[in-house]
Amino acid sequence: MLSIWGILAPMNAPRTARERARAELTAEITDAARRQLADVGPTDLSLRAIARDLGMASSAIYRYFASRDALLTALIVDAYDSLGEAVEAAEALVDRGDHLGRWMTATRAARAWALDHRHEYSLIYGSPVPGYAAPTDTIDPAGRVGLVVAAILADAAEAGVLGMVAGPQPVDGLIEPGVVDQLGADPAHAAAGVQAWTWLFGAISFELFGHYNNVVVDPDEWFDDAMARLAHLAGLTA
Amino acid sequence: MLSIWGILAPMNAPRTARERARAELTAEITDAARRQLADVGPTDLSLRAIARDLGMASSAIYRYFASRDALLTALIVDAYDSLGEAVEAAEALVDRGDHLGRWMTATRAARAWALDHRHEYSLIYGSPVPGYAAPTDTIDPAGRVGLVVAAILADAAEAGVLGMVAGPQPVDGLIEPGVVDQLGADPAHAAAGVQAWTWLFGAISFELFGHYNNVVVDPDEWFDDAMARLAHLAGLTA
DNA sequence: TCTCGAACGAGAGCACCGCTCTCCCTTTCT
DNA sequence: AGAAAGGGAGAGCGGTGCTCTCGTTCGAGA
Repeated sequence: MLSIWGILAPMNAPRTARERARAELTAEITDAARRQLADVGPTDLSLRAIARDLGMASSAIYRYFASRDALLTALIVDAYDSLGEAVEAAEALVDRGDHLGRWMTATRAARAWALDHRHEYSLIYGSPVPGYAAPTDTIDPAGRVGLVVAAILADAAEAGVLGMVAGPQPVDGLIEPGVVDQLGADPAHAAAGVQAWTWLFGAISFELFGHYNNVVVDPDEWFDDAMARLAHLAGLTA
Repeated sequence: MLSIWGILAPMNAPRTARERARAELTAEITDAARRQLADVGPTDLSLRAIARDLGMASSAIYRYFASRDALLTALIVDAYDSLGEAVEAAEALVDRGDHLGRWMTATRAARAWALDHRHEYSLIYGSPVPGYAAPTDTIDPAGRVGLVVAAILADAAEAGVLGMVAGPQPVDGLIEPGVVDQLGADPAHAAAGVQAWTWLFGAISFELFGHYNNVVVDPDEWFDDAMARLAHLAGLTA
């Protein structure tokens, strides 16, 4: 039943001119915001400047976003998606059996994305924006990088190449059961995975926010070295 | 030569009434700022509100701080010192020979301080404030927690109870030589120490900024467990 | 096809912000 | 005592997020 009607007006897509214009303008606003975010940082992001950039009245923006925070939230979701996509795309190119290689590639991709999108990164992994009360919209996209890590660990476990967690074994019940399921591994490896995930973004944040100044010599080398050791911690050796 | 003159006007202290008043007012301003910071977050910290709180004209603040960023920088230094002091004080109470205990106590103190001073924490470990270009004043106080970690590792090394770094050995030259010296250990343990330090604040940030929501069951337990495993990574087992 | 309501853009305006400048008084130094 | 520096208050500038009102335009139902 793929009628011409269906093609001209596909389901779940804007049908009227007004709806199409609305969708386009919404995208244009977020685009302009992202563009502005490239050189000013979340705090200085100005609704009026975005409006000027688009040649419209600042009040008109409020037809599309209830507030500056709402716009920021949209950008946060986009940023999570952009980061997730970058990591997924890079990791997908690696031989499925090379679990350590997949881990290194995924983490390098995350760091590279962060360095290329500093302000977007600090939007999602810096301090939360003032009034922002972690809307549920962000929960899903936030998990994408975690899911990649999960898949790598799960595949390694299935292949039987997941070694013991290094050091004292994590006690059970630390990680939410649902997350453990997603990780497809035992609780100990789930904990190690979350620990690795924490360190990944901790290290990126430290580098981006300047805490490694006068401490780390070569950030590239440091990151790779630490990531390899971290993989070992999680039992990922091949 | 401790003359009455010297007692009335000790060296390096405000001598005139004007200088004393200046020092007091400067402190009052930072106090008011810190008070405001307790419930609004760095971005919303308002110079005018501070002035209102102190019953003075907003323009008068500029006699004491060149700009809002300058005030923020002062708060950053204070926050680093406050955190450093809290960690040092807690760690000092532990038996010097109990290196693992010192590590656990120090890291727990850091987390406790962060939970008690959320906005001050995000001021120093969240995304850098907009125009802020990490003034050199902040370098020294920022290292205090690192120095505590350093001392623990160095003492353990001296006592001969510092085990091997877990997993693949870090390559040399990752960490600035000066920092390695401070850590009083070999480059491998220095790298592991920096890695542990990174994870410490990465985990605190993740908890504070909400990234552990729906992932970690009990943050207290999680923190302790991970910290113990991390100590093992750095070779700290006793 | 016409009509009426919803969507929309523009503009003025409010309260707030950081910051500057000027004016005037007080304190300190010479 | 006089000059110079320090410090407070107030007005004001350009900016912000956000609201409200007022026309216009679009689109769906009669």
